[in-house]
Amino acid sequence: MNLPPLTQRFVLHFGEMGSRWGINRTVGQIYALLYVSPKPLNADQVGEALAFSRSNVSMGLKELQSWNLVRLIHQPNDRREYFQAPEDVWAIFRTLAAERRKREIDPTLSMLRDALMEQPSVAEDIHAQARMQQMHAFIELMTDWLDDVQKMDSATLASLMKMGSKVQKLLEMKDRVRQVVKNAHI
Amino acid sequence: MNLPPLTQRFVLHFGEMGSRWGINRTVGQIYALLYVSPKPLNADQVGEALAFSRSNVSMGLKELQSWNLVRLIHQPNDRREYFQAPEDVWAIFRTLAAERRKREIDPTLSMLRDALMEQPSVAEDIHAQARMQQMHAFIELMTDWLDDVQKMDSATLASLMKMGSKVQKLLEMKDRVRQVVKNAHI
DNA sequence: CTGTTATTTCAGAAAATACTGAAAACTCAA
DNA sequence: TTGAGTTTTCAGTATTTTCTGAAATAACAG
Repeated sequence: MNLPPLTQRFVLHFGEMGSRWGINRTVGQIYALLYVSPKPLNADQVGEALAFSRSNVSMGLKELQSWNLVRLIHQPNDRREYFQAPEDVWAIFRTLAAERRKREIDPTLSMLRDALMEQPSVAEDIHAQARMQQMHAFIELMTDWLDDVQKMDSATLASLMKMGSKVQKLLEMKDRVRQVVKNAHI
Repeated sequence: MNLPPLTQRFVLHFGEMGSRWGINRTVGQIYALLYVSPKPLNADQVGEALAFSRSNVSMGLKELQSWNLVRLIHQPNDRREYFQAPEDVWAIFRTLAAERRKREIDPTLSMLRDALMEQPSVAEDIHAQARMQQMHAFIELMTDWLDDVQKMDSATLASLMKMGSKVQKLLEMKDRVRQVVKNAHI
C-alpha cells in the first residue's frame, strides 16, 4: 500500500472499524479509498493501491454494490469497469439507513409479526409474547418514522436536526397556536 | 435447548441475527432469553436453557454487561448472580444508541478531527481532506442531534415520531405563527 | 481459617470467515 | 469466430472468532 498520508490514515481506519460496522476489513478499505478518491477507480487500481488480490477486490466491490454504496461507470474507450462512491453524504446516509433496515430490522419485524399471530400454548409464552408485542410496537414506530424522514429532502432534514430539542417547544406551542390562529380568523 | 415454542423462535432468531448486528450468536440468544424471561435468571439457568457451556455464558453475560443491556441483581439468600434485561424498550433503544455511537462513531469522529488538523502534503490529500471534512460535518450534525434527542423523555419522542414528516409543516408554519402571535398581542 | 459454591480466565479445539491463485466465464473488437 | 482483455467463481488455505473444559480465582458461611 502506497497512499498519501491522510488518505492512508482514512483507509486504514475504515479497515479497522469494518468489523464493528459488520463489514470486513477489505470492504471497509475499498469503500474508504473510493470515497476520498478524486476520480473513479477500476478494480486493478484498487487492488494495487491496497495490495489485495484481484479476486478479493472483485468480491469487495460486489459487496459494496449490493449495499448500493458504490456506482459502476464506464470511461470512453476503456472496457474496464470503474467505481465511484456517491459524493453527497446525506445520500450516503439514506442508503445506509435503508440497507441496514432491510438487513437488520425487517427480518426481525416479520418474525415478531408471525409470533404475535400465534396463540401461546404455555404460561411462559404468554409473557414472552407480551414482551414481543412491546418490541414490535417500538420497532414499527421507528421504521414508520424512518419512512417519513426518508421522504424529506436533505435541507429540511438538516434544519430540523439543527433545531434539535427545540422542536419540542414547537410541539408544545402547537395547540396554543391553533387557538390563536382560530381566534385571529386566518 | 428446551424452551416454549414462541420463546424458542425469538431466541433462535436473535441468535441468527446476531452476526448482522455485530454480536455473536451466543450473546444474541442470551439477550433474547433474558428479554422475554418473566424473572431474572442466573448463569446456570441460562446455560441450561440454551445448552451453552458455563464459561460461554459467563463471557456472553460480560459482553452484555459491557453494553449496559443487562442488569445484575441478587436474590435474598442466594449467592448467585441473577441477570435481567431492562423492560422499557425506549430505554433499551437509548442504551443501544449510546453504546453503538461510542463504539462505531466516536472513534471515526476523532480520527477525522485529527486528519482535518493536518496540512495535506500532496495534491491528492487535499481532495481527500475535503471529503473528510464533509463526512465530519455530517457526523457531527448527527451526533449533536442525537445528544439533543437523548435528552427528551420517551413520551415526547414518541409523539414527535408519530408526527413524522408533519413536523415539517410545523416548521414551515413557524414564521407565520410568530407573526400571528405578535399581531394578537399574546 | 476451611471448605463449599460461584465466577472468571485461558489454552486449545472447533467453527466461521476472509483471502488467494487458478481456472472459467464473459465481453467485445477485429 | 477468434482471441485479448476483463471479471467472476471457487476450491483450498490462512486467519479470525467462537466455544469448551479444566484450572484458577473469588466470595462467603460456618
